[in-house]
Amino acid sequence: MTKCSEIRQPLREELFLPRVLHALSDPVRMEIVLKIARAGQVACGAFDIPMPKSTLSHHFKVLRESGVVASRREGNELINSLRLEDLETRFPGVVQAIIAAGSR
Amino acid sequence: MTKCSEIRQPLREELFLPRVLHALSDPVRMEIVLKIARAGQVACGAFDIPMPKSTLSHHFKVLRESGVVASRREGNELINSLRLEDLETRFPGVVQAIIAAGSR
DNA sequence: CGTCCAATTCGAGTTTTATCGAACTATCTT
DNA sequence: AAGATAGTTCGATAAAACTCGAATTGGACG
Repeated sequence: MTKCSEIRQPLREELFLPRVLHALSDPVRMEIVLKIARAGQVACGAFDIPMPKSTLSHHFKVLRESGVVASRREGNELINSLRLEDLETRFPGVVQAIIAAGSR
Repeated sequence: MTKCSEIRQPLREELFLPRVLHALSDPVRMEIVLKIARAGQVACGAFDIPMPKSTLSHHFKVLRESGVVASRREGNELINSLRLEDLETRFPGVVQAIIAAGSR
């Protein structure tokens, strides 16, 4: 039965700037975020980062719990996207500027 | 005579975005940065943060080493300022947006 | 059902970070 | 030179974070 996953992600009002910045302060996670930003939607498995899946999963967890990334199940993979609307509403310009700077 | 201090601070080209974000990901340091942003120049002693001086000093060190803050000696106190020019040059909009969001 | 596939969870090991008090350095003042 | 003030450095401790392999969950499909 498709029980909708309990991927806990903070509500928009719960977003906390230091937590978001911490999530983005790791180079691996920054790379993940940049790839999602470029592609729009990326499954967890689509990152060719030389690293065990458990470690990658940890980084996705941090990104999710900080509210940077939203993940939804589709078949048997997780599709990740950036929560740009929520982030821009709460912290206008911050994530956009970071992505732009990181992409240079 | 004011001997030029040996406070090591990274050159503009050495600024590293994840390091900057990490520096800003601590609530205490964020508070420090916001106060400097408001006042322009603030001595280390001017922060009424209920915390030992050694701990505060640690946070200033992190801010300095990440390149967020510049400190110069003036008499027997250290005056702190934000390295906005360098930061904006390397990471346009990032720190500005963070300060604006943090000030809300 | 059994198997494959995607991703998470668990447990452990290592590293980094935050915090604090005590001792120290540098500068100014008298 | 002595004392006061502003910050830093040191050493220790505790909490948090990153990494990894092994075991596990959830869904798709024959």
